[in-house]
Amino acid sequence: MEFRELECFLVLSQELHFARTAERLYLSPGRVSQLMRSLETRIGARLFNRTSRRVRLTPLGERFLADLRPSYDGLADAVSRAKAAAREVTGVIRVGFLATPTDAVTGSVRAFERRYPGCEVELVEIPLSDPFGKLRAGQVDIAFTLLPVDEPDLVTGAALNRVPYQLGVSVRHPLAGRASIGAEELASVPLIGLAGPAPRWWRERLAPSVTPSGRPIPRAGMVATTQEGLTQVALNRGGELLCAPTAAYHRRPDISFVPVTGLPPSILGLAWVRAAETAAVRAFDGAVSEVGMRSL
Amino acid sequence: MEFRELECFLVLSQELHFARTAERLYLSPGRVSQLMRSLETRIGARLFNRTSRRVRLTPLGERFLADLRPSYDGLADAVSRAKAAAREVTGVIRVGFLATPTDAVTGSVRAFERRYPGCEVELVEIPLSDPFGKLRAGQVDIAFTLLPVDEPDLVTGAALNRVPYQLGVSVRHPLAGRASIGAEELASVPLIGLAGPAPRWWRERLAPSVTPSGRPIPRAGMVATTQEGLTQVALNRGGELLCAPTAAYHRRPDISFVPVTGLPPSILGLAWVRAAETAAVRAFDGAVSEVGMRSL
DNA sequence: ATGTCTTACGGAAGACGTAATAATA
DNA sequence: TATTATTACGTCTTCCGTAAGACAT
Repeated sequence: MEFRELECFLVLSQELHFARTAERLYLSPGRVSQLMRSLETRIGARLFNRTSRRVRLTPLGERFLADLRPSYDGLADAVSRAKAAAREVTGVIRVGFLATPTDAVTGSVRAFERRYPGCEVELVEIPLSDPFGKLRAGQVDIAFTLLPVDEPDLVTGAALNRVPYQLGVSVRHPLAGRASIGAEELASVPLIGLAGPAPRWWRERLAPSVTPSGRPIPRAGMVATTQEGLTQVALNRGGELLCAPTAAYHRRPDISFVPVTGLPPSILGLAWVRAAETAAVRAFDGAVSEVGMRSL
Repeated sequence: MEFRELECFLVLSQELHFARTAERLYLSPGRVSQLMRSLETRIGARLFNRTSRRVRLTPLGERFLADLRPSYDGLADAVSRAKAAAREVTGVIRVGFLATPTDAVTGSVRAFERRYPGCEVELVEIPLSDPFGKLRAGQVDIAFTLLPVDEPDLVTGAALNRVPYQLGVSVRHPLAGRASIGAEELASVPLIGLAGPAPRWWRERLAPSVTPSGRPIPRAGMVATTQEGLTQVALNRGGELLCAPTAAYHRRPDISFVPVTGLPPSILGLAWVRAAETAAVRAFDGAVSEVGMRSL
């Protein structure tokens, strides 16, 4: 059963003219002739009575046409419907957020839900220590993360904000009262390290081991989550770098957050697995992108 | 819409295993992977969630499958039905006979009708002067003729008999009383010629212009049909060669038929247009062939 | 470590166009 | 004679297998 032949048969049975059929199918008349010959051989009988002047369906051709047409249309429709469904944004989209549901996150989700009422958002927390695991495991469809991300199997999308870092320290720490500190001063504060399967560059970005100019920063233990880290901070075991909105979210009396100058800003954005990109993922990125445009 | 991809999708959605799918389709697993990737790109979304250990349909894949299956089966069935119909022997077959409906012809038709009661035979006379015109014009589906026939667009089938020629002459002709005559003696009898669109070799076979050894045979006028020829014979304008059964059929008091020795026998057989071969034509040839086998 | 899906690459089948040919009205 | 279907032949796409790679269990 050769599809091209069937397609050609259906067109020729409408046109009853090889040249016009060829035109409609973007073929040469000779090719149409070949295809019909081939189909007739396959079927085992003539489907058209043709001279160089007239083309007519044989009785068998008539029956075959009537038999074939509905199924052919059904097939084409099934493919069209699947394409449409693939473009459709419905069902549930599972969105990962990085440790802390800041306003940027909740605002993005609200914007998406307003724009696509047919699609429900399921928010899933992603630990700092493993920012891409749930993406790759298919447990979330798209995730908020810190840009840039350079993993070959991931794509990054909209960037939502560019915000400064703050250093969380115990209120009893000498820096607790400062209005701000420079990045180079981090060399004097042991930072809480990040454990887990996150790639090296990710761990280095959240808890750098050197200042921008290269001075080593001491390390104070390893934690897997923001809450664990803050607990260590409250116990005055070290400092922890958080972006400003996250710091604001976690404000508490026993911790003081001091703005840090001289560090590249923290960029919140979206990432997803390239091979698992769906219409909903594209739509979420698109909706978030629009919000980001306005807020930047 | 690529057919191979759809076919592969349907099999893979049953097997949920690339290697087994490849086996069923006589393909390599790699090719199956390519095809599915291509289909998913075409649709715009994943149809299977797969790792190297597990293959499962996505929700979209499930819907696509349910949507596609009936139309695909319908298509396959339509082709099957057409193939079956092409093999079927029903309706009307138009059979041409050459000038004279001898017993070989009527016997063949009866044999075919007995064997294929669903197919009606319509007998059409074909003039000696144009043995292939009605075949080529599509006015008959198959025709009795004299073998061998060497026309590029025609096929020959069963040979029914091999019979000697007889020379029809007026009862007043000197040869009228003879028990038989040799082929060389034709040089002394003007033969009635054959007019019309028949090829040269055909006219030469029915009214040769030379004896087997090469002696010229005089010509006595031109006619288009057997009856016209016999009229000329009765008027003693010349002789006419007929095969024995035809001579017997046309026995009349004013004409004497004298067996001719030394000529290759007349062979009655079937011919049809190669491009217009149908199941009925094949069946007719087959049925006649069986009769011929018994009678030879 | 093994079974399974995916990717890269090269060879071969066949899809297609061009142009000459045959046939009809 | 003009129009149209068919055939022959060369080119080029793409189909497909092989084999190596990546990944999950």
